[in-house]
Amino acid sequence: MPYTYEFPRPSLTVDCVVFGLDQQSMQLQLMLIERKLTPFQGMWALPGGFVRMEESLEEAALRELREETGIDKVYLEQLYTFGDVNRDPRDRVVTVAYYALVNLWEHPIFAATDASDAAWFTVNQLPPLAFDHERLVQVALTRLKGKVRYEPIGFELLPKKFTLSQLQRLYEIVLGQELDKRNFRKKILKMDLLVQLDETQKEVSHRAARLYQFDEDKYRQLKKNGFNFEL
Amino acid sequence: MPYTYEFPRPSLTVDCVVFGLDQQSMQLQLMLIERKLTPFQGMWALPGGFVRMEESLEEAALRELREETGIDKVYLEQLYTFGDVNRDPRDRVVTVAYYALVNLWEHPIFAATDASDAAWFTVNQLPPLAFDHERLVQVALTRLKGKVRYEPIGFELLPKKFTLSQLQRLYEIVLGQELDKRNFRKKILKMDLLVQLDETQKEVSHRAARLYQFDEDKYRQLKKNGFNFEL
DNA sequence: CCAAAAGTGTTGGGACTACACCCATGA
DNA sequence: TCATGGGTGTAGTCCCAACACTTTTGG
Repeated sequence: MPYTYEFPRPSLTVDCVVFGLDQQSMQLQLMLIERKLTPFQGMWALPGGFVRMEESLEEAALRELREETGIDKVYLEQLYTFGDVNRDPRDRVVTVAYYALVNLWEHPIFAATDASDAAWFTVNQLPPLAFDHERLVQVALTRLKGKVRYEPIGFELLPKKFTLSQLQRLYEIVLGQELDKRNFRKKILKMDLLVQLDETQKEVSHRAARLYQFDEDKYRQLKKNGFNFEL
Repeated sequence: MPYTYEFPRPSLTVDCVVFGLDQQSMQLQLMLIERKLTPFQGMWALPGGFVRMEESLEEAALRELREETGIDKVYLEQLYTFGDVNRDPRDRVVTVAYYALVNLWEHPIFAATDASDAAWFTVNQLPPLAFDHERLVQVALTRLKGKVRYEPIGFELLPKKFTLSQLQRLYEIVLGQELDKRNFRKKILKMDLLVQLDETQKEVSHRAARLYQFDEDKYRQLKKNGFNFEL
């Protein structure tokens, strides 16, 4: 082994910024874990942990998510790698951050998990966080805002069948601005990526809305031919 | 030190995908280093190396660039972190990739550097690369193509004073499509981010073009007020 | 019948595309 | 005077923003 491989090595972790959308309040939620160990014992932190030698970074992120929150099949994407020298007070720790989008309708809050120390928080009412995790959350929010406009990832936060109003509210929340109902509908329907279902909403005390589904196959097809999703 | 900090640690490196624009051919160029050590001895690779305990990731990338290529003040941005288990045949090595944009007019090829094993290659005539560096280059190209449309980073590849034709050719090269001269000029000038200088091109055997400069301050100003650069 | 959200079209203005010719300069 | 790129305007089309009322349903 040449000399170069013998440099001292920083620790390597993954952290996950997990977003969900609350059905009642239609507010963005963030999954946090209460720390049991020092440093920052008792504080809230992002789910995450050390990368093992035999797993890729993405595998590590998925494993930590499963172990710490019970969350299993979600949209997961690498966000950014944070490596400032003093981000951990005790040792040099570099963390590869991922962000995940969870459908809270089909994975209800506190789904089968033994992690009783995991909880959802509204993103603009977060407790103080351990390490530089507030920064990771900020970066993730910025990325989400940017990406949601030109990739159809918003659907990951909704149930498979959703109403146009739900979709619109999602965009309003993530982008932080109101949208015109008629223009929104025209634009999104013209893309021809939503299939209208023969079902309607149930158990609402007003006119029931039509349900739609996102057509992923069609999107992949169109994308290949140079189509760009853009809201 | 708790148990968790004692996990075995992957090695951590940074690699830099350095793009430049050749003045003559107006072609995208990539900076490569010939490897002196195993593995992949004698092959070409991206400049990069191990992250030291006392430097941040970005500092490591800048240091490696300086040491291996003599390149100093450049646009540098984190690209992606590659951590597949077997990307290095001998050990687990995770690399944080950065990409850099270099102004080849003011940093001419082979500027003051002792790295005689560094060279520029045209991006679509690259030699076989060590490790998974071909993949890193692909990812960087995709990112550059995407980013150049909605952030004014293309200017990093040009001299401070440039002609509109140079700017247009740059976009044509990066985006891989021809653009209409009149429409391009209208659009870019309407943004009001270029200041027209009282100078013209020199030493050309045809009508000399006006020179322009990108107004960074104005861009920052406009961006704060919600303006979006978009070509 | 009331409350609450669903659903639906038109119009004016601005932006984008496509397109062709004259100009200035140096060789 | 020729070759080379520099520089300019218009017309048609499409997209976008702004805007208000009727419909359906359950309570």
